[in-house]
Amino acid sequence: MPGADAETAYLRGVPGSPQGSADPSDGSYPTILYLVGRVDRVVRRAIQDALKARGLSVNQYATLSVLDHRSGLSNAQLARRALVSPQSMNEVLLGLEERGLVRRRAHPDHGRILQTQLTAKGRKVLAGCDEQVQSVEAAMVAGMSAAEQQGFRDALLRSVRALHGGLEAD
Amino acid sequence: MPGADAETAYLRGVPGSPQGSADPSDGSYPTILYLVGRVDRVVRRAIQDALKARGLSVNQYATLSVLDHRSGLSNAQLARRALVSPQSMNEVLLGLEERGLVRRRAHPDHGRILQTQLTAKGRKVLAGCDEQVQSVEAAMVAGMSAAEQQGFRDALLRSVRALHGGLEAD
DNA sequence: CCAATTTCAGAGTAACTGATATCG
DNA sequence: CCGATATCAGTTACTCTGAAATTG
Repeated sequence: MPGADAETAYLRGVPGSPQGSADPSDGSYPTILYLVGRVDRVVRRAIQDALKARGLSVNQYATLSVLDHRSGLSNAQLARRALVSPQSMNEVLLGLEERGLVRRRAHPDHGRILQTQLTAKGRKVLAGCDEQVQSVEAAMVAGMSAAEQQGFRDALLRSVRALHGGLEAD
Repeated sequence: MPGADAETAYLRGVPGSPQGSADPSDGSYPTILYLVGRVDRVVRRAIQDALKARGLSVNQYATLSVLDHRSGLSNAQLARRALVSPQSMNEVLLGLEERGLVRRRAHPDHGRILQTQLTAKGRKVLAGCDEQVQSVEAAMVAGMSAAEQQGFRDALLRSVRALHGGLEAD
């Protein structure tokens, strides 16, 4: 297979100024943008497989995880945090509510708003998922020192802030 | 806005109460896995907006970009690279072919395989998109030193390799 | 016969926009 | 009336599984 060597070659950042089209960047092809997308795909797949046994989607798990740290958020708030439409988030919450993992109650001072909280069952399921997911993260950063991991985290955090106002908007 | 404070008051949700559930991890909530997903969402949104005027989806752009560096890949090869099914990639290629951005021709030594190449028009469109997309990357890493950017890139690359056992041999 | 590739057909998921109703 | 929220309805986009045909 003649393709194998060439494939890994440019992934390391072959200098070669390929194809007539103006080489945009500095010559190292896999741009950070490209790598972010690729890592996300691999991560999502890994999490999806780890969560398959418990019947939770990646979005459902992520929502449970957010609620565990910020209980009482409304559907609209959760949607903004996840950068999805309120309708999409509402679907996720309906699925979680059906399974008894979250509970939604009217805000005491604002009848229209529904505050979402984890149920005991939700916390229990989440704890089990966290174990699985953290093993994925552990595998991903296994070869990195503590300092490298912190640098990685910082870079990701700064990337979000640079492109999007901030992480804790709402 | 009179009463702005009152309005935003409930938006902050339940005040303190760091949730009864003991934080399972070390306390730094946004895990790297979580941040990767968040950065990807922000990036995809930014790229999507940047490409909207040219009528290309993120997947279509990514595929064009790969083909620019590795001309002549087959549909199956592209699918493995992008971690999607051959059917999904075929749809992307059909869209690109309809718009005259790529051309598919039978492999000289293997009649069944269709090799995909960028057309002149495809290269032109891609070049325009690259400009837009690179401005997104530039904005994202604006506050990082060259060394930090390289460290970021390395961390992403190592993450893919750790979880996926290397980048697609094909 | 077997393995890889391509592609047609159908299904499912997830996201969106639009519209409606409620509440402050 | 306006702004924010929630939600019903319809639609689009994406990805998958299954199956069939072709080629080496």
